[in-house]
Amino acid sequence: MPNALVRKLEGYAPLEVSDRERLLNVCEKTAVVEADRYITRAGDSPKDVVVILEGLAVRSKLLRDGRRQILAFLVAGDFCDLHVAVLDRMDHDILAIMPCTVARISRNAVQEMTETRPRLAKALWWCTLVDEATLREWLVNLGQRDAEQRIAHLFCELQTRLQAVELTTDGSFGLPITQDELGDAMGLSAVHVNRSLKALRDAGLVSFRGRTIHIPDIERLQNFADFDPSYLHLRHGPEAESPVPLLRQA
Amino acid sequence: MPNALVRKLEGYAPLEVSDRERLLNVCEKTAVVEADRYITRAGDSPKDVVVILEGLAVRSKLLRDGRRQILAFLVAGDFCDLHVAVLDRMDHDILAIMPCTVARISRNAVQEMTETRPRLAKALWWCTLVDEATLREWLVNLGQRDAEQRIAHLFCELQTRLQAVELTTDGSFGLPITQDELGDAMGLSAVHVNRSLKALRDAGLVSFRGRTIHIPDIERLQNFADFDPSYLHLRHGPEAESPVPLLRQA
DNA sequence: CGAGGAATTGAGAAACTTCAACCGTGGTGG
DNA sequence: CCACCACGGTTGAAGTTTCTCAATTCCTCG
Repeated sequence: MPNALVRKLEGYAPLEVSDRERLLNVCEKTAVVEADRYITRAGDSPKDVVVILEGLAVRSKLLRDGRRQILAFLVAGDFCDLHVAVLDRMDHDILAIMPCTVARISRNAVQEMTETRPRLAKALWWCTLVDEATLREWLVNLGQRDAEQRIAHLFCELQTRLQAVELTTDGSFGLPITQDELGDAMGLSAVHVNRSLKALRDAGLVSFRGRTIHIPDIERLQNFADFDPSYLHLRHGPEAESPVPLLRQA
Repeated sequence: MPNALVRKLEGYAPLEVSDRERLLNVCEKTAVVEADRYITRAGDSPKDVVVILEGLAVRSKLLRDGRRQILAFLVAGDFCDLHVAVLDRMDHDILAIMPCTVARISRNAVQEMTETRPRLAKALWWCTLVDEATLREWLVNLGQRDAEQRIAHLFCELQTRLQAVELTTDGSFGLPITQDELGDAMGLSAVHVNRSLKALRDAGLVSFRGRTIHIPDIERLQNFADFDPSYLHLRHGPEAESPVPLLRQA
């Protein structure tokens, strides 16, 4: 199975064969983190850069009173902390939601790659900037959209990102999270998440089989959620780069 | 008047004299952007990197239905788009809220600075990462806090950031924005912003004189808002007892 | 089969929005 | 110099969204 990181980076720009080999080489030594284990904690000063090769993790921040906000879902191919090389310490946690296969890349290796391989350097920059753009889009999501649109938007994002690393089949992908976790990501209570999911289901916008999500008509869901994939800056438009029609219905 | 960018970067790590001179040099050619004018538009591929030297601007994203989310307030010393060098085009707008003095630094100059001046390079990285950390904190803010805490948290952040560039006097700083704009930043309606401000005022947590904000007891407000300045990664704790050479006026 | 976690549902309360009216102020033109 | 206008702030009232609490069902796993 080809490496998710390679697939992701090639979704941004073509790599040279030697770049690809270097990446595979650097991802060779892997480890597995069990579900519900922290990959990194706030306050850590991680020595290595961690990449998720398989599984699902979240970036999250805990408040003093115990509430938490999930800031991002990390899927295969995603870096946990590419940046923190520069800052002193992590200001948030990385938590495995399901068992994750991760590779730890030493900072030296990262530095060597970025200094000697301009394409790779650019691709890594891309990752950082897409992470930031995604954060902005989440802010729009929490600030401006109601619960149903919010969740729909997340599903659109995940569908697009997982498709980029070839982890979707048809309009389906696995998302083994609880409604509680979904609530922590969307700034909603679990109960309200539940009701909103029901509404989305009843509207025929999404369906669930076990813990996999099926989107019967992606364009319709994107339209409902006002989802515009351009913030993910993928090279191949996910598919429909047609100008999307306006607004949503009830 | 010493350059806000220099002050800000020195809030992260000490610079060498020649670094400071280079920065001042590169900020020499300034321009003024009037209030309510865009500095950059979504879709642009700006050639230069823009720094705000004076004034107030916002990073914002417009939805198709006309609503908008303000993603960040940009104050003196802040970069508008340090990053976008790498990506193809802006995915959001930068809008001057009050008249802004800006410097446009060519990408070449940025590149030259980062390649030949490690301290400067690190300081610029720092800016990018703090921007990202701030975005994360905003996400927590919108996702987890109610209106009053949310606004209080923003005031704490601005107080801290403005203090870092010596733009506060006592617990006061100017913030010439409308309640409507504040609502767009906080994901709230202008009416609710108004009521929340009233509540904060009645609680004695903040007061307003014209368009300047006064925080009588910063620690109390921080406590109310659950504000922890560490995400801003300032070198000296925001509390001002550090040995900073004080050189400034109004 | 039983236990525990997760999903679902109902009901009442709280937070927030919308609409609409009104106030205050600063700027402009007569 | 004043009348008026426009815009932003303020307030009330009613409606909607979301939350909390609590009970119940469903599912998975041991």
